[in-house]
Amino acid sequence: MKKKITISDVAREAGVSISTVSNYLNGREELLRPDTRKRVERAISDLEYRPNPVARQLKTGNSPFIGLIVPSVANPFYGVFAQYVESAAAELGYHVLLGNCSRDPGKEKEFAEQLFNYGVRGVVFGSSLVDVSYLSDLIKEGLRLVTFDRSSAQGEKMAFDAVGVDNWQGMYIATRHLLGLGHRRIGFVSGPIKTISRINRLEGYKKALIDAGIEPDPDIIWQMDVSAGYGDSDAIRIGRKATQQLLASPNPPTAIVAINAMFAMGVYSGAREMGVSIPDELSVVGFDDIDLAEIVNPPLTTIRQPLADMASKAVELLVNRLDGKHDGDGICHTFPAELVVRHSTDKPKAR
Amino acid sequence: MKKKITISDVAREAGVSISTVSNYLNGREELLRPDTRKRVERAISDLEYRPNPVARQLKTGNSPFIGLIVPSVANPFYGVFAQYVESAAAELGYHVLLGNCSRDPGKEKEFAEQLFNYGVRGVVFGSSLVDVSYLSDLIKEGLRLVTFDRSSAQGEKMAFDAVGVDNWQGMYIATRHLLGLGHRRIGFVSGPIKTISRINRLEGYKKALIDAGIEPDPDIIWQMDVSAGYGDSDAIRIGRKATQQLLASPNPPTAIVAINAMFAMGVYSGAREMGVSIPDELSVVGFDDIDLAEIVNPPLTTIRQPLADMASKAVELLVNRLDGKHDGDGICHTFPAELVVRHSTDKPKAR
DNA sequence: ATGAAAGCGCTAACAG
DNA sequence: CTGTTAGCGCTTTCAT
Repeated sequence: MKKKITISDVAREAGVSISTVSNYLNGREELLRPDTRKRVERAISDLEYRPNPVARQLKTGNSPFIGLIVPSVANPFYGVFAQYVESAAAELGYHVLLGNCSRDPGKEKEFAEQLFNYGVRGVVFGSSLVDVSYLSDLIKEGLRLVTFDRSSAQGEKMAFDAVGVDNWQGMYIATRHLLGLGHRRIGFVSGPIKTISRINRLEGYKKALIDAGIEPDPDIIWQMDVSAGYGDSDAIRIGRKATQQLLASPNPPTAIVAINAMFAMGVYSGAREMGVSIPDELSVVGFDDIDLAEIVNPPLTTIRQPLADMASKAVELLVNRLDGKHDGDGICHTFPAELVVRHSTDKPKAR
Repeated sequence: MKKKITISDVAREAGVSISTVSNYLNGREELLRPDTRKRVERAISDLEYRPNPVARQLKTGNSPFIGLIVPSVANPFYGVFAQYVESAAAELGYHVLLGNCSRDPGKEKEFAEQLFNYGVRGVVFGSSLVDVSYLSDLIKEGLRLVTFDRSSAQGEKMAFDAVGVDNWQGMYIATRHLLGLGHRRIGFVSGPIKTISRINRLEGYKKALIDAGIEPDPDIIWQMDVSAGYGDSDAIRIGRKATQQLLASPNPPTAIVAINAMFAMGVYSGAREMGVSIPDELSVVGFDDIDLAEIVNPPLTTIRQPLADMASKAVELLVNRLDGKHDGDGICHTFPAELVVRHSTDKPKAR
């Protein structure tokens, strides 16, 4: 276990002073005479010197890390997102510190605090509760953040940037797709609608219905009652139950739009147990085009978000803030959603 | 943006010296007279003081982080694993730094180096290439590591611990299950068999066959040729292609065991395209009981690994090393695999 | 029981 | 161009 070598070892080896080495290290190479530089370079590589980032951070206050808060990487949607964020950050010289916070504001705050404490100045906030005011203290102290999948609320004055897909439009075209196929009775299946993105999705669905002259029927808009918790692992179970109830009702829907792909899987499961076949007897469309959507039987018609682009934009906005390149009001980037038609949707069967 | 408050602010506020506060902070409270302690406590909470972990680390060399290297959290298997590691680590007071390294030794080494550089002394190695010698330099310098899903190779002397499931036994019972159902011609579908875990799985499969008096037939042991790359995202595609070829062969298998759940999904997909139904015309069993296995149609019969237990054991072993509680040869913990029978396996259809 | 002082490894004025 | 120096915030002997 060889001793850690430091900047002064390098200086000694190269026969220069510490600050000369430091200058070299910090891109002020022009300051060095060519031969001095050569010597420094040789010393560094001979000694296999690696600057200690901890010492550097203590001195400068700059951290090479940004934080990323997601509900759970066990959910592949966020796993994929995390990966995109990671590579976007890497390109800009940052590492990402990942925190799974289960959409729990307490955990999120605690994690953000720890990060801040550790010198991290920026975090990508991949959850989407309506209210992020519980973070305002940290923002005041200098934490920069950008939210993902949380478009701004009405007239809200934001001190942070946001990226997101156009949830409203996504659900609108999803519903229109079903309408276009001839469906008139279209159910909606969701967990608790507590996030702005979900609110917008519901609105898009309703508007499409209304535009088609159909009055949204609360009886077939199924949203889990709040008490049941937030877990994504529950999504399938809830979706299944919702579907069974919907299908067993007096006037069942011929199609269902699900708040996301996991719920869509729940719908599949519920339909299967009720013996109704997709898409012959029930059409379903999901949201979030995760790999799973393509694999299942039948492959799921769904709304796709340009995740990779969204991730790089999020990181870009954040880093701009960190670099002081942008300091004004929050800017909000909305990406278009896209309908991917596969085999879970078809014309309603004549009865 | 209020100024960061430091230990000396607290000392001043409490009217004591810096070292007294430090003593308090580091659990040497017995050294403080009760009233002094009270004053320090008050000062800390009044000022909302939080020690700066960077400074602390610079001084002590101890990092509150451990690393976790996985192929990709976009793969839900590793996403779930990462989550378990995270909570196990949290319980022991560590945070985890996650790196997606795509099973690329170069990336893995680079990431490990960066971590080490940053003062991280331990990493959980959730990939499983046969050869980890490219990390031996770091180990020599003091990096501790524990591997996941990489049982030791023959007689290998390890300087690190390992946890893993009994891959051999898992595939053995999976194959026996099929055999017990009456299958005699059982195919094997896998990507490149470059990892110890995969080698063991293949061996378990072969042994079960041999024990049943069947000679393994290379014609139906399908493993992707090496040149095609490592991506997990390719698993489905490869599995699909393999299945199509297998099914189109002169003497097709009546059952397939897949190297993991993703490949099993590929098998599903291939079978569907060939119009052969599961389990009526083809039985399939997978490995890794990810959520997906339960969702798909039909639900997948598969081998389950006790992931949560494995994750905590991995962290425990690592932390013991870090704390110097264990310093001998590598110890290798193998967990039993369990067969979960669902609906993708059935008796072979009489022809 | 408490305090003074010496760094951990590095950066950034400032002087020369 | 290069070197001296004063910290960043904290821990840890070593005195007192």
